[in-house]
Amino acid sequence: MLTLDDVKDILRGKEYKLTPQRQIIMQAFLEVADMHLSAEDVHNIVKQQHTDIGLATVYRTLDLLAELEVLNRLDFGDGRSRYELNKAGSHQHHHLLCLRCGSVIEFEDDLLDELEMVIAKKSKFQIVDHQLKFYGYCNACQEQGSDE
Amino acid sequence: MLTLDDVKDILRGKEYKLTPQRQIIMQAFLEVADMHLSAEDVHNIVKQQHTDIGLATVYRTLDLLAELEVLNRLDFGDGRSRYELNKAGSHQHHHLLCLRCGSVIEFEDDLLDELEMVIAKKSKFQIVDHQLKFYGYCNACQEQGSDE
DNA sequence: TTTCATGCAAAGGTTTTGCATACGC
DNA sequence: GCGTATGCAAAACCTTTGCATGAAA
Repeated sequence: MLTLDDVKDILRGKEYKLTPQRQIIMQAFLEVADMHLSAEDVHNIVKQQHTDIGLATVYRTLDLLAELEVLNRLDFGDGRSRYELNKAGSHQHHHLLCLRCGSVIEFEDDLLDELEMVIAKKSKFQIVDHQLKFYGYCNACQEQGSDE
Repeated sequence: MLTLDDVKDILRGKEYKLTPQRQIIMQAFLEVADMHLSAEDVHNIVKQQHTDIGLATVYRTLDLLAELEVLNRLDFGDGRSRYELNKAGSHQHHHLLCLRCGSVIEFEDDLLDELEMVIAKKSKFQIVDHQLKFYGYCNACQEQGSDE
């Protein structure tokens, strides 16, 4: 599991400066590990500790951390980027998006490895990453019926 | 394969009007069937036949045609929506996005059906759609080596 | 003639950028 | 002290919306 010290080492190793803003932003992700935070979400969280942090700094930091593969950039199709911790060593996971309540459920899975190999062979495409989203109805929303 | 007449019937059947703008936009997709067009792409194409067509009309028509499932709305992560013909009856396909040259390759596949069933069973999520993108390097870019 | 669609321009929302200042190293 | 990072505001970008006009049915 990734710690704040790991991130500090990563930043130092690449000659990036370890600013309080970067630390606080990183902490936000470590404390709400399972969330999918937008830039605005992050800004709202970190403003509590560092009142005058700029939204632009949040955007720049999220870009940087995604570049360093500390965070994953996600796109749930709601017009803004979202970010999650890139838990090194964990299994790959996909996202189930409920079309009714908007909840996002994570689903652990390795079955895509097989599909990647099939594609690589058939299409000669060298795959380095993928993103898979399922749209449907979560358990709770199915039970509520289709009205309302 | 979908024709312009099919689309006309679909529009009439739902009490939508068959305007020249809607026809011309639809024609653009029928003539460049394998492309993934953004709203601006479509606007540039249709302006040639109908010089004063507004960009807002293009957006509204693309929304409508996606709603009617005549088009699929795609998101390649480049900050704009893209659209393709929804070829009824064809196999589902996914997109391979080259990280170097930006080309988009389509890949036909049924293997995801199995994965959907596994997920439905494990998570009790009722899946109605999915989107799968692979990022990597296309054959041509692999051959060019990793420099430049 | 009634209703819906269009074009234009303005507004909306997210993200990026320019620049002077501040700060990590 | 040097060079990068920050905050602020403005700009950029895609998309949506309001409204008067125009056209389909």
